[in-house]
Amino acid sequence: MADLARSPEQIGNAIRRVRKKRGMSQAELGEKTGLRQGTISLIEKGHSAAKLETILAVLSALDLELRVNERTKQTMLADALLGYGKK
Amino acid sequence: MADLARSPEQIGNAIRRVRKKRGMSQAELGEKTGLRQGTISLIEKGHSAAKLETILAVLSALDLELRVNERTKQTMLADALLGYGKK
DNA sequence: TGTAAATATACAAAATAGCGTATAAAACTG
DNA sequence: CAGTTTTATACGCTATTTTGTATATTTACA
Repeated sequence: MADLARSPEQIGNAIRRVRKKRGMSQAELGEKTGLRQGTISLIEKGHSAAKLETILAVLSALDLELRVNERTKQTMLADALLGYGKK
Repeated sequence: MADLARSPEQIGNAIRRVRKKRGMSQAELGEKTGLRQGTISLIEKGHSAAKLETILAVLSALDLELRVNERTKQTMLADALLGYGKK
């Protein structure tokens, strides 16, 4: 939870993880959002140029949401401890 | 901080708020991100369903980041108390 | 209030996302 | 390991975003 989303890849990973947790296929998620299965596939793979709107629709269908955070020392420390930013 | 970003408008508002806090003009932010002043304007107004890439570039230039959260009862209660979701 | 800075907007051109349809490739599963 | 489900990918097409350039409009402030 509370995945860092600093790149399309990270967002895609978060989406895929939660979709599976919900036991949903890409086709089902597409149905729910009005997107094609192929589009969901692209997004999960980190399609960099996806439209914001599209991403938000997918997140919403999975009961997810975005938050805008400042990168403070605290959050950066927390990320390090949680292993974010690792290659 | 930690603004909810459920729509392009909300993201735009967060961006504008922080840009001003940083004492930056739209032109300066555009310079930093390789986007036009006019594009920054559109993003902040939430009019454009901008590309994810573009949003991430702007956020990064402002030392902001996104997090993907599940909408739990807790977060929904917190939002209500903080006045999110009001018309 | 007058002027400079900042922001909103316009228009044609260029780039590209998502669609529809379809299929190939991969992952499950009995 | 054959059959099925799921996921990745392709192509032409249309819609829409971003660009470049330019100019209104608004805001700030001396």
